[in-house]
Amino acid sequence: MGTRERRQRDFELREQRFVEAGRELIREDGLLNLQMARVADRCEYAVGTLYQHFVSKEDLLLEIARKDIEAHVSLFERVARWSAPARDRMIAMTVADAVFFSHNPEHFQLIQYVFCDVVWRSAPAERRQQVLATQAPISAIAVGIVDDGVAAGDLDRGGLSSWGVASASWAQALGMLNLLHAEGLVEPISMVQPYRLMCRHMQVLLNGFGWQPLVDVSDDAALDALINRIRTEVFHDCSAEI
Amino acid sequence: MGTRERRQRDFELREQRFVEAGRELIREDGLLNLQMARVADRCEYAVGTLYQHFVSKEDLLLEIARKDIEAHVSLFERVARWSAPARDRMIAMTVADAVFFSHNPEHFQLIQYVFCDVVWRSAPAERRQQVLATQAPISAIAVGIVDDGVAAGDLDRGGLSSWGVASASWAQALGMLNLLHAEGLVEPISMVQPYRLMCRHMQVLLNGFGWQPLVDVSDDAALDALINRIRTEVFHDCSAEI
DNA sequence: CACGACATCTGAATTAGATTCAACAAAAGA
DNA sequence: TCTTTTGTTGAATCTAATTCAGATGTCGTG
Repeated sequence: MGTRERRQRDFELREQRFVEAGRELIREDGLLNLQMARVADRCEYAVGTLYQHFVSKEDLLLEIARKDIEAHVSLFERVARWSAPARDRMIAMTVADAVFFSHNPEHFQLIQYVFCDVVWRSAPAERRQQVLATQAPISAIAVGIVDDGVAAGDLDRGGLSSWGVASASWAQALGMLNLLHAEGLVEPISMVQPYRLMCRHMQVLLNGFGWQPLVDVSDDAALDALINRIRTEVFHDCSAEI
Repeated sequence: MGTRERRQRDFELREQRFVEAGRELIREDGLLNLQMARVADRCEYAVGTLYQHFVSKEDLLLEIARKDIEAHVSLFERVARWSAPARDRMIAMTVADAVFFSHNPEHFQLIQYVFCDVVWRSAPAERRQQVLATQAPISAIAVGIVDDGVAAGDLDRGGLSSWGVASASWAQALGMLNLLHAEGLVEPISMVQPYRLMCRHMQVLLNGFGWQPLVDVSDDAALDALINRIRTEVFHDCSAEI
């Protein structure tokens, strides 16, 4: 009597369908114009059914974001598995961001929106917890890379925890993404190859930590070579320019 | 016949009153619960009158944020006027953030919200322009400090524009603020003295740029001494712990 | 001072869209 | 087949932003 199981499976399938439809509608009409009724319509279900899955619009948005984050995390996991010096893997984290965000232009906007205090707090605690759990590997991976650097004798944390070091890199990337996406804050001209600039800044930061071997950040060719190597070795199947 | 002028003055006064009331209500009930009707009520005007000043809720929010930004910018202007080595002024920018955000806990939340694409785009273009104009000095000041560092022979931009260097610092600070305010992303324990950590990270970054004289970032006492000197010399009248 | 023209203010009515829930339908069990 | 349980529906409700027709005030003029 696998009835219960089948039901459960159908339910989950439908949920995925809703999430997918939500994502489509965001792509088509923008996050601003997303309406619960339209999501239900597109899936040929009544609004009430949609509300069986998500207690509110914020709940749905968080779930859409969570799925995106899963994909994002999977890129970081490639980096974690990449056998290369820790310092290079740290740069590869930045390249992962670049690959991910150029693939999903809407994602940043969504992430930015759902992590706003106002929106975040109006989502149910359980979903928030799930999002955080989905995110968790990111900081674990970053901390792991820092630990590897220390273990290899390339990095001296100088009294800081590994998290302290990792947080600086995370902040650097996150902040740059914010600047990039803030329309009008920055003249577009200054931002040719923004993701390349992110990588360069990351090299500067790692140099600042004294992470060996130090890199000549003004050597454009070396940076491009590293980025290309990462794209080939780690993200060969994710087409994306930087 | 200064009637027209008096009218104009009254109008502006009332606008300020609305902005003030909005800010009060956000402090009392949170951004989430801000209602246009309440803002009008508190000022003893009808809703329609409020809409004479602001074409939408987003318009009002942007104006509240803009006022906050003005105050924030004035802190940066103190830094710009401070006669100290450029490198110290760069750290003072971070301290300015610390002073500002510990004074105005709600401010970050508001800024974060209004700069979300979704909200930003639904505000009228003119107000957006005003916000950007109010912000503009921040990047001008940062770029100026970088230029000073270069002029003093302490910094080699290595082929990057001054903006390129300044953007890294801005991103570092902005990213850290984002991490800090993202509830649950980071265990609170790791974040004792978060603004102190921000300053330290900034020193690491500046070291990475080879900004002379290099600083021993593991020297806690030196960092505290610098922060205290900045608080005394630049922000003596802004009480705030870091 | 009275009057009309014009500006400003008012808040009830409108609107948009999220959310609910009473009624209906399908499936399971007896 | 009838009953109960479970799931689905979409019209009705609700909230809060926004509008706008009318009320009120101000000014200049005869």
